[in-house]
Amino acid sequence: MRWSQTFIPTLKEVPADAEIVSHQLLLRAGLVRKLTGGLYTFLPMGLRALTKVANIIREEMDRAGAIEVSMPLLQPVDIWQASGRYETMRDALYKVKDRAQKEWALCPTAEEVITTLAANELSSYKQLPKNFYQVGTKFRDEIRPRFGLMRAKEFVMKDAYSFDTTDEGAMASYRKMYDAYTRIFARCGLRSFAVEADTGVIGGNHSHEFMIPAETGENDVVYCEACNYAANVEKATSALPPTAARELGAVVEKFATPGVVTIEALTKDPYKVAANRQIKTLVYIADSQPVLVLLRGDDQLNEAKFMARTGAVAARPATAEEIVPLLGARPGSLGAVVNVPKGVRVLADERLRGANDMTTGANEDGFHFRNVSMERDIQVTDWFDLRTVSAGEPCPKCAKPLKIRRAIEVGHVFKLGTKYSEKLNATFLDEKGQRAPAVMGCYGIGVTRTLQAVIEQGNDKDGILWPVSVAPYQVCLTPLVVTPGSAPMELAEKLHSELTAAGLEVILDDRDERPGVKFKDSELVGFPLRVGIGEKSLAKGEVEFKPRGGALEAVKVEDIAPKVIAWVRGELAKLR
RNA sequence: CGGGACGUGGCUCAGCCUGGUAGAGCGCCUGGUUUGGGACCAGGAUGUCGCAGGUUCAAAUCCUGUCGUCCCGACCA
Repeated sequence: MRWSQTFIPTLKEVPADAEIVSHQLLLRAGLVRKLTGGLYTFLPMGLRALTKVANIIREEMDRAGAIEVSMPLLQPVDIWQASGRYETMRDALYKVKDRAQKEWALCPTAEEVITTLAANELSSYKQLPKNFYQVGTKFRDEIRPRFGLMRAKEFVMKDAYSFDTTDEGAMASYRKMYDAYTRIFARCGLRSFAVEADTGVIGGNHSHEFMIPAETGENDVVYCEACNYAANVEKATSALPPTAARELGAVVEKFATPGVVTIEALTKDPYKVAANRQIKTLVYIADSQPVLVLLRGDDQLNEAKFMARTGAVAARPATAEEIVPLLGARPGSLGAVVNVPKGVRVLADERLRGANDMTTGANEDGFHFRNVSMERDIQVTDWFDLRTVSAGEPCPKCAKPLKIRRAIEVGHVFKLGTKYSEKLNATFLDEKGQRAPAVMGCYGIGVTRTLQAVIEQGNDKDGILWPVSVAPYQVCLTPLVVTPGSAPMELAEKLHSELTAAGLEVILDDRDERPGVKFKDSELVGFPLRVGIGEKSLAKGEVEFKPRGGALEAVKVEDIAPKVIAWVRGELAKLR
């Protein structure tokens, strides 16, 4: 390919819209252009890199025994109603109406479609297991599109769905995908790691997310360097002991705390109640029902855990206007000792189990209770792990201190069980002629997000540092004189056909630009290898061999082609 | 949706506070000089200052509304 023939609109300045490096480079290197928030046009270089990622995924999915299909992007809403996700996906689901005012959904993911297919086509254990995958556009009505391709309204996803006859079979399918994912990200040149994850609205009971460590990531990951425990904060636990029991005061005692509405204020004079001796009482509205949540004063509620434990579809903190008629006091004086209306669930965090000598709100503005015992004085409906883990707490597996870091989620594997197969009738007949729902798994990779993660992880002050496996072109030939018939141009053209014939992907910068411009552009776009051909070095029978991010090397003209070929193949081999 | 910031040529921004009818750099076009790290000189094109109201003799500038973008939070590949 000739540079002048393709389209690589590079930008010298950082676009005002882009905050994080990968987003800036996506724009500056001419890989994509924004149509509007969350919607991007892929330009030739971006498309090539994206296709490379997609093809690596295809190869590994195929290797793992999955089979590629392509499902409709426009889906009937009735299957969404049948699965129950028409409700749970809610606003994230794009809906469109046709001329008859009938409603359709734009595919955000395809469990419903594939399960419908399975229901119709997979009827015998002899046909299982099967794992279907596709690579294609997905739509989500994101509340806030962000960071370029990282969180877009429309994005490319690889989604796969496995159907097994047994739970063990499903676990094996899961494991295969887990291993395939590990290979996929390694081949994309990414340092990735898997973490235990919350399953969210997709459902299921076993799940890992694949993470790329990056400060700009949207996830907090808790991990242990000693034993490899790693989990999304939404899921992470720690081995902190429950609150120590103390000698219990005689009875619950009410005391005045005028103006005290925070845990912090109660720790100060004249009260001096340590935060870890307070019970924090939160009121949430979960699926329209008020729920009290009790945590230790120094703990934070983990909303993901709250959602998971309660099975709520939607939850939010209650407003003061909702709380006052419910408990008789304003936030800051709430508690669960008295005045808890019948039927209102009281959820307590495990860390409060057995706690006594605690202080909590009296459900009366300006008053608190002391000498409170969880067991004796509070009617707890359910005990759950609801707190958010912080760095330094003991690892749940080996008790060494946990760490927390930010990361980008690029893939997610779920064991779904029979949630969808039951609702959408994806059953099969087993060896004994018994009908049973298929045991499913689903597996996603954000292809566009992975592409951006590659850039986020591989860049320097000059531009992108592509791994050869993902680079839009592997080699950039840079003749410094482009006059037809000139020695540099002739050699560049000869090398172009020679390298291309050897299966390499080569771009020839035939633009009549000054050397500085061509060098800067090739580094910005990030081609892994540049071969510089100038008249001076050519006079000595040499050309320049310059790996991106590496040192420049003078190479004899007759040696350059084999050297380039060997280099590219060598780099590629490292990523297998 | 809540909180914050910002909308001025293709891009990055100044001008706004203190109203007087729009500027710079980059990019683009023409000619010339250059030619190993984002060249130089000369000339040129490109703006209903996001949009709609209002105040005023006069609005990019002040006021109101609205739309859009970006950042923080809820959502997720």
